[in-house]
This record gives sequence, C-alpha cells and structure tokens, in this order.
Amino acid sequence: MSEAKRRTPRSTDVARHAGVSQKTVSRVMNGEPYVSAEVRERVLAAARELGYRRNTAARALNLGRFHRIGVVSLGSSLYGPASLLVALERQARATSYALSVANMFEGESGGVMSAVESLLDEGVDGIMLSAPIDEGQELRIDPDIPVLSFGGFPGLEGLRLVVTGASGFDAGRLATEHLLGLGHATVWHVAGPGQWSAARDRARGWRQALDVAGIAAPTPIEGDWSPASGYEAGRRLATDPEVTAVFVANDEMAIGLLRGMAEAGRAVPEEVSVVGMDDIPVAAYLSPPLTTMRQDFEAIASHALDLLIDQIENAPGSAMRDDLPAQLVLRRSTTPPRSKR
Amino acid sequence: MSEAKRRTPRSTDVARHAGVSQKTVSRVMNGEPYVSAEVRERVLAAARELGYRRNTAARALNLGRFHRIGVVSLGSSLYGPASLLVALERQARATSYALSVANMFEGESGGVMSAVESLLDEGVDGIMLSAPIDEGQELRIDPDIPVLSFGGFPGLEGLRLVVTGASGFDAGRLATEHLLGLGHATVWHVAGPGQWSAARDRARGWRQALDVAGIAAPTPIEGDWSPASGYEAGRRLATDPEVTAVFVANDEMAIGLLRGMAEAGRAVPEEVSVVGMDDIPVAAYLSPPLTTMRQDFEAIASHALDLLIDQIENAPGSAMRDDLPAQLVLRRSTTPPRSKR
DNA sequence: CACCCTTCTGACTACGTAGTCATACCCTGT
DNA sequence: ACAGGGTATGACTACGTAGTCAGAAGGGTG
Repeated sequence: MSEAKRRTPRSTDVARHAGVSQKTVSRVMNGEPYVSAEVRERVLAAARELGYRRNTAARALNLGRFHRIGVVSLGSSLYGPASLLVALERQARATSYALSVANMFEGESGGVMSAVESLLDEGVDGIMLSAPIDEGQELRIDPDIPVLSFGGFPGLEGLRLVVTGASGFDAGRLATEHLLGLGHATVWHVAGPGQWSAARDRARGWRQALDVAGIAAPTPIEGDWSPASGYEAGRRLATDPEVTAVFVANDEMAIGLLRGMAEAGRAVPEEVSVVGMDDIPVAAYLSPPLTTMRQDFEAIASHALDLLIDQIENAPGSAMRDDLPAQLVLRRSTTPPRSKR
Repeated sequence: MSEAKRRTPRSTDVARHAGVSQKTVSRVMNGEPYVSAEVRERVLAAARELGYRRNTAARALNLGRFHRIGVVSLGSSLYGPASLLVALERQARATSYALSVANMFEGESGGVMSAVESLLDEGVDGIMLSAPIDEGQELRIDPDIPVLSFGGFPGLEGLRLVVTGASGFDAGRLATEHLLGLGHATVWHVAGPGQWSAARDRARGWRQALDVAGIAAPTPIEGDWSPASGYEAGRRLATDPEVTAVFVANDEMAIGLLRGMAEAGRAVPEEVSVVGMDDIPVAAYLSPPLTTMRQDFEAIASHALDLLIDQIENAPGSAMRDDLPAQLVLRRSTTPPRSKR
C-alpha cells in the first residue's frame, strides 16, 4: 500500500475495486433494489476491505437533509432531563437520525433561542424542546422546520409544532390518588417552577385528582427543582400540623423536604407521607426509602422521535397533545394517617 | 415574496441580493480579510434579511472536516459522566466544533466499539472517551483520527491518542489525607468497578495518600457505582469495629453506604466518617450531610477540548497524561475518631 | 511616469454522494 | 420469433461551499 496515497476511500474507490460503477456502490450502500446478489456481495466485500464509510457531508448535501435532530435540553444534571436525553440518544440509534444536543443555562437570558440557533447552524432537520420553559418571549424559529415540545406554552404560536406530554399529568394524578387512597384528608404539593411545562403538568394531575375527590386543593408551594428549595418547603410545611401528605414534583426536592421535616422533628412517614417523582437511583436508599413516581423514559423518547420524524418526513404538522402513563413505586415514605391507623 | 419559490437561501442568493459574487459572500461569512468594510456591511445586511445560514454539509464536504467531535459516554444518569457531558457541550460552544454523543449501555458487549462506529458514521473529526472502560478487547479505530481518553487502559495501543485524567487521583488523595488528618488510623475504600479508569484513578490517589503516611492499605471493596452496591459495602464494613473512616468513590454509593451503616446501627459520623465523591446536588441534604470531593467539570471539559482540537488541527499526537485538582467539600459526615476526641 | 506592491473582487472548479435517465439484458407468453 | 415488462447497470449531473488563480483598482517609490 503506497504510503503517500492513503486517504479515506470514496465510493469511486470501492467501485473500481469491485469493478462496478460508482452509482452501483451507492445503490448497495443504500440497500436499494435492482442489484444482483452477486454484485451486492462483491461491493460489500470491497467496501469492507477498503474500510469505506459513506461521507455524511456529501450525502446530506445531495439529499438536502442532514438526518439530524436537535434537542434543546437543560444544562443541569437534573435526573429527569438527563434520563430523557439518554433515552433519546438510545432510541435515535434505532432510527436513521443522529442527535445533537444544545443546552440552555439558567441565568442566561434567551437561553432557548441561543440553543436553537446553535442547532440550526448545525443544520438539524427538526428540533425537540426537551424541557420546555416559558421564557416569556416568543420563540422565533423558521416555520418550515418541525418542532416537538414536551408541553406547550404561549410563545409557540406560528411554529410547525407538535406537542406531546411526558408522564407528568398521570404521575401527579396517581401520586395524589395513592395518598388519598391511604386515607389522607388532602394532599399538599411542592411544585416545580411555574414556567416549566413539566411542573405544570404534574400540578394539573395533582389538582385533578383532588377535584375528582371533591377536595379543595391547598395552595401549592413552588420550588425550583433543587434540594434546597425542597428543604425550604419542608421547613414551612412542617409547621402546619394539618399537613399529613405531600406530593413533591421531583425526588431532589423530596430529599430536601425529607431533611427539612427531619430537622423540624416531623417523622416521615409516621406524621407526614411523602411521594416524590422520578425514582432517582438513590431513592430506595434514603431514610426512609422514598415512594415515588417512575416515568418510562424509553417509551417517551421513542414516541417523541416517532412523532418528530413523521413531521420531518411527511405531514405538514398540526398541534396535538397526548400523555403517557406513569407508575407508582411504593416504598416506605407513605403510610395511612394517624387517624386511620 | 412568491410563495412557490421560497426555500432556504444559499450564498448565491445573498450574493445577488448584495450585488457581489458568491465568493465574496463566502469571504464575509468566514471573516476573511481583503473585503472592504462597505461590501462586508452590505453582505451582512443581505444575509440577515434573507435569513441566510451557511450550509454545514456543503462546508464540510468542501473542507474535508466536519468540525464535529464525538463523545462516547455512558448510558446512565450517573452524576459524574452526566455533568461532564453538560460541561463539554457548554465549552464546545465556545469553539467552532459541534458535539455528538453516543452512549454505551451496560450489558451490551462491544458497547464502546458500537458507540464509536456510530460516531464515525456521523463523520466526526475526533473522538473523546468520556468514561473509558476496559472491555478487555482492543479498540480498533482508524489511527488517523485523534482520540482523547480520560484515563488509559490496555487496548488503546496503536491509536492516535491523548490521555488526560480528570480529577480522580487528586480527589482520592485529598479525601484520604483529610480523613487521616482527622486522626483516623487508616481509611477504607469503596471503589468503582476496576475496569473504569476513573475508579482506578481514585483508588490510586487513596493508596498513595496511605503510602505517604506509611500505612498499609486495607483491601478495597469494589462496587458498581450504584447505591445498591454502596449499601452492600456499608453492611459489610459495619460489622468490622476497626472501620472508622471510609472514602467512597462516588456519592451514589456513599448514600447506599450511609443507609447500610444506619441499618446496622453504626452512627455516621460518630462511629464512622464517610467521604463521598462528586458533590451531587442532594449531598448537602442527606442525613448527615455528606462530606465529598468536587471536580471542576468545566475546567476538565475545557482542557480536554483544547487537547483534542489541537490534535485535530495540528500535532500528529503523542500520549500524555495529566490530572486536574479536586476540592474537598466539608460537611458533617466526617469527624475525628472517638479515640482522638 | 513606469513599476511594483497591496487591497479587493470574481470566475472557475473540486468536494463525494445520490437522483435522473438511458440502455442492455432476460424471461414469459403468444 | 417478437413484443412487453421486470431486472440490472452505468453515464451524467446537481447539491452549496470555499480554494485557486487571475486580474482590476489604488497608492507609493525611484
């Protein structure tokens, strides 16, 4: 092998090696019909031998599509968004699409738009808003490019949009029903930030379960997903003896709340039952082990990818809305209230 | 604007609009010299007006570079790898490189290679092994493509490789020195899986601190990063009254260990001091709040990107090795042993 | 004033793939 | 034997950008 001439092989090299035309190589690589088994085999052998790999850039240029989906996620290691991202990447490999991630960072204004911009610069065919936040400003994206958002909010008008829920609504509902089913008179709620769709979904589910039971919903306390805010909420709720059951919108805040309760001398679950959300890996090893809601991120990711890819390849998009089921993971932080034991 | 004709504008459209040649538009977009201020301004205005965006595919095809770095990460939501990923994405935006992530999943054999393959198919210019695991098999990657690994292991030979550490060694050393400094006779270690460079780095740091102090290292217990494995380790260590200080290789395992100790009736920190690693967000809200080691992921990411980009653009690579400092976050899970109080 | 050098601009073309279209071949039925 | 339809292959070309090279315009020097 002449040292000087070595460079990454192209389809013409494979073609020469296999004694066919470049176009035939292209056909084989794309699995097109109308190639004889014998030629297909020869081409594949030549490709293998030369270590041929299709040039993505040339492909994209020719096809006018990049086969790439951009995900706007959150620049944090919150378990929910991080897990969704992992699931998305895994599911994406089963498709012909690659994934690009752009994070927004708290405190940076226009975080979503700057993330979206960087994705558009990369040339993505569709955009996914994985942790949609209402920044109070309109989202300006070319209406030709499909957008999938996990939850809607004002400012999305005029986009080629698909909205899907994750499992927030179902989770909120189930968690609340579980606590009411244990005999608690009502259920308090420590919510996520109101600008987050995910937070609003969970709160809606909670409220609906109370409504169905004919119970007036207490004022929810709004946290920021952090353990610190859960701790604050815990300190506050601990002072009210009426509080016997709390649904916390994520496990990180629930951990903070657990500690707040402990410091205030309120025993969990003896005096206060707590349900978290996400089933983070450490949830089972807290004191007490945390009852929580689990989302099936693989299913959510797969569903979202299907919807978005369908938008990219076919239909000229219309808004829709659906929600996937969540699952209760029963541990020791919930129990019937004193009065019912 | 005629409805039918609208499609994404190309540089020739901008050129026509601004009354210059396509090449001049290219010059302006790339910030090349030898363009008069007046023309530059006109071109930029035209580009803005038309919503022009360079076509990445055509650019990549022409340049022969994709300006994309592939990161092989772990398909889990372990705090460490997840945080590094976030930091990498953030730092990458300051460069001209985009990031692609491919996760490997435990239990899937050849996980690294299949992740690498999917990155190479995307056409990345360089590869980063973010959580390098020794799978016991050689890594077969084209020696032309630079690889940066956070820690070395056998099987990387023959690659165009740069090795850098994260902060594992320093963290292990500092954690152990802290515990010895409190007066503990020795320090036990709950390590991560031996195939992980990160786990080995931390163990090396721990062992080195003991060596320097002239203390024989107890046999480390190997976990798998999960709270469950930490719990097992905790139950085991709790039975040995000699154990008064433990350095745990990540916070998730430390949480499991805390619970294992609690269930066995061993008080932390009164009877056993515990140092974790990572400073996960909930660490401050555990019972007791966890003393732990913090890595500066932004610095690690930025350093790694610099090294890899340098490899891509310049030097024909040589192995090197360095390590960044870690920082002790002092909380309440560590205290001097009974004998010294 | 001729010359050269610097600054600025455009025409032409390569990059590697897949779409379009033309064509050659083979089998089946009459 | 021949028409007709499916099968198999190749020549040519477009995709949008930036590199190369040629050349025009302007300014300073001997």
